[in-house]
Amino acid sequence: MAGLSIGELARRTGVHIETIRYFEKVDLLDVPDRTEGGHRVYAEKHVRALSFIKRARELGFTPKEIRAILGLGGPGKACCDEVQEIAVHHLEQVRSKIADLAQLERLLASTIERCSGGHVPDCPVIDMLESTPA
Amino acid sequence: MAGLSIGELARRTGVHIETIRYFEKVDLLDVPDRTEGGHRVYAEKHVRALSFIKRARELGFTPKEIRAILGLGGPGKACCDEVQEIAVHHLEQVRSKIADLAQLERLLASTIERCSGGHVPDCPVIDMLESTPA
DNA sequence: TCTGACACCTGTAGCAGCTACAGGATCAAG
DNA sequence: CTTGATCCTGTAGCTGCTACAGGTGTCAGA
Repeated sequence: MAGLSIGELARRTGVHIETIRYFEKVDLLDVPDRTEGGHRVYAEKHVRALSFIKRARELGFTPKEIRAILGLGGPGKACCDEVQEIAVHHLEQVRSKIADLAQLERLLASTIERCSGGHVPDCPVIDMLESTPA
Repeated sequence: MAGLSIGELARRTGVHIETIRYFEKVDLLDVPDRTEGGHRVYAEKHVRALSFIKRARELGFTPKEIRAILGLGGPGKACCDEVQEIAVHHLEQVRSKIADLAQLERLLASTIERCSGGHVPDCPVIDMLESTPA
């Protein structure tokens, strides 16, 4: 129980080996110990950190945001105003994206509805694409 | 009125010069005529096509989808079942993305709400990030 | 102890979809 | 004819990985 190889870490967390090495390179993941031969040896904290990173990525946090959160003490340490701030900012972006997509959804749906679907020279979809944005 | 330079086309459409050349390279935009010295000379059809491409990109159509639509005759030609099909497929993707984001929005919002905001060791945001996904 | 299979190492190149140079040629106005 | 803006090609950069190539390390069985 002296530590995990990169392959075991990958299997445990579901993160590709190359991606783990990439995270290390871009300073998202702490550098692990090495064997005499140079193989990486990971501890439990790496499993936690990597799971944290993975989860945050799934939730759409950018690497920059993740680094910011990790830099504030990382998982399991302390909650600060800054963590909340990042999350709030992220939430705002999510909401704005939802609004954009909802508008697009309405435009697309109403356009398609008007579509006859045959081989006619008048196409609402094409019209929509040719018209200038609102 | 013999044609536009790439710079004029860029100004008219609001698309960067480099991006115009890039669109040409990846076969989104027809190759234009050239002057004797090798400068590109664009016609009105390029203005229409480029505006079309720009608009479609703004609406979130992928280059692949745009190519597919343009390949079907392009703007101002004919509407086909295929155009509708592409639009419907795109709409489905938009809706699925909205659903994903809405779920994330709820999770983020409810998490942040529980946040005290102080320097306390218990942080709902961190907890959320550490917990395994649903 | 040796061997073979596997895991691991570094480094580099690729993907999309642009953007941004460098270094040189061309164009249009004065 | 000169000047300065514009244009040309080609290459490298960006993000967030992914996928090699070609070379070691590790470890179990014989």
